[in-house]
Amino acid sequence: MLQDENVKSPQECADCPIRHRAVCARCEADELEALEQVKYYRNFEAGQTVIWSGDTMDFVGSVVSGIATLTQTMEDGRTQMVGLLLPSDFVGRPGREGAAYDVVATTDMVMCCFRKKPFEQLMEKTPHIAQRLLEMTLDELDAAREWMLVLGRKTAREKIASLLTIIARRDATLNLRPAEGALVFDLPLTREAMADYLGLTLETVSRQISALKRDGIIHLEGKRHVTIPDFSRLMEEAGDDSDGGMLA
Amino acid sequence: MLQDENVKSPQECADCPIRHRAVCARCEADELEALEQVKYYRNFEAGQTVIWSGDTMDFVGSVVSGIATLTQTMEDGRTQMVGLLLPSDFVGRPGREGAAYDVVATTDMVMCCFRKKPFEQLMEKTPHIAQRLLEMTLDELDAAREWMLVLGRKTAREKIASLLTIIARRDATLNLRPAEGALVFDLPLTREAMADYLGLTLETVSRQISALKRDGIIHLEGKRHVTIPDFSRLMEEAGDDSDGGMLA
DNA sequence: GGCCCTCTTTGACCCAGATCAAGCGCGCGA
DNA sequence: TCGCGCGCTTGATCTGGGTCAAAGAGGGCC
Repeated sequence: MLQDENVKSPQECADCPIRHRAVCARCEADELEALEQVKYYRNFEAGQTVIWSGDTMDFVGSVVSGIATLTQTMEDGRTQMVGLLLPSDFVGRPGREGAAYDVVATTDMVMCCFRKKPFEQLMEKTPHIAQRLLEMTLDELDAAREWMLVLGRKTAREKIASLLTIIARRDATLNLRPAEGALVFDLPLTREAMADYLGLTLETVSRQISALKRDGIIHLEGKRHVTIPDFSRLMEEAGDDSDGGMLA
Repeated sequence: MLQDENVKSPQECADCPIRHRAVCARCEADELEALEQVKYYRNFEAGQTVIWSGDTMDFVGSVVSGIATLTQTMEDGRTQMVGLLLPSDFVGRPGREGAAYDVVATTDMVMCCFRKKPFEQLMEKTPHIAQRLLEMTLDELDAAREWMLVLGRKTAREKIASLLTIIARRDATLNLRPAEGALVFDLPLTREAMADYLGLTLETVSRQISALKRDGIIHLEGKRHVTIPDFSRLMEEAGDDSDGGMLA
């Protein structure tokens, strides 16, 4: 397995692409200064494991670019993805020793890491960090609960449509485009990873994607490049409330 | 439908049964004082709805006694429970207008409510509250993610065993008994509510409970009174990691 | 250019859990 | 005391998605 390389920051916080969305979003200049003291960047390659569940973590941090997944595995190998980490998402839990889940980079990824101890101390003194972290955690809790509905009650077709909906929305927000009408994006996940997210098998994922394609809900170029001609039709397929579908 | 009655506090915070576990757990005497200014108690009867999803909430609060559920419903009626609120659990989200889920009391229940606006202001000034809320939210996020594994990957039998495990543990902590060896408790949920939690039908819940009974994993007196002769056997059935199974 | 490896698609068949349908039993109100 | 209703159990049957199997489709490396 390749060793990741700790590289010096290629940039200042000031022109960081996730400056206004990550844990540091509310920080003032002096608070950022303090964070910079304990921060460093790490690069991961697609497929590389960031942390194994149970390992002790000596850092927390934010995804700067790329995508990672949070997964849980049972002894017999059944696995369930419990989170999808996109740029600005936070990794790790202040106040906890070990990692609770496996974190794996699914694309090349850059993380902005903070040494855990000093970060925790900083949090005590800097309400702006704790406030933002609370806000982000509440959002993640909402996302997790929405996902519980998907896992518990939706059909395979609805599950796929729900996942596409989420990826399309996140992609749109990231690129500051409205999530409506026609959308184009690349799937950041393999069929197997989608299956792990959705509580399905990869065969079922493949079949349902083919079905959605056949029905004209989506178009595919290659395996990964998706075009959604009509986003509201996709949302109907997802069984979501048929409102405007605005994002948080 | 019966109207709930707003009653004056039957007790001081000082001798509140959830004093050391709720949002107020870390508060000093003077901070408690401030909280008391904006707090009031509400009683709910079994079956009564606390809030409907989408309703505007003018309060947040803690469950003092009794049990409530958090559920999400699709237009066609499919419902998924996304949270089980036991004593000391927090209801509502600071900074959000409307409720995101239906909250229903499944037993008679007492809530300690805080008027939302003043509570939010208090949170700004009182890091102890925000800190504790962050901690509780992180715990809930962990619980939600553990539940995602249950919903996505476990069999019906494992799901039932998992639910019993959780209820038994929570009951044990609440009553300050260790979760090991033989355990006795009452199910706080109907078969239908269990089905909604587990992403199953009530028939399947009933059948699997009968099966666990037949196999001697559990004993039943009446429909609700459960005895677990050997907790570790139940945990095996749940497919959980077979460690000591300590609680958070 | 050819080979191999990983990701994906598609087909055939099977089974866990859903659905449909009876019936039981306990508690409550008349 | 009766009977009604709700929560629960159990049986019979159906089906969506899992399992097993085979083969296409890139893409990178020699």
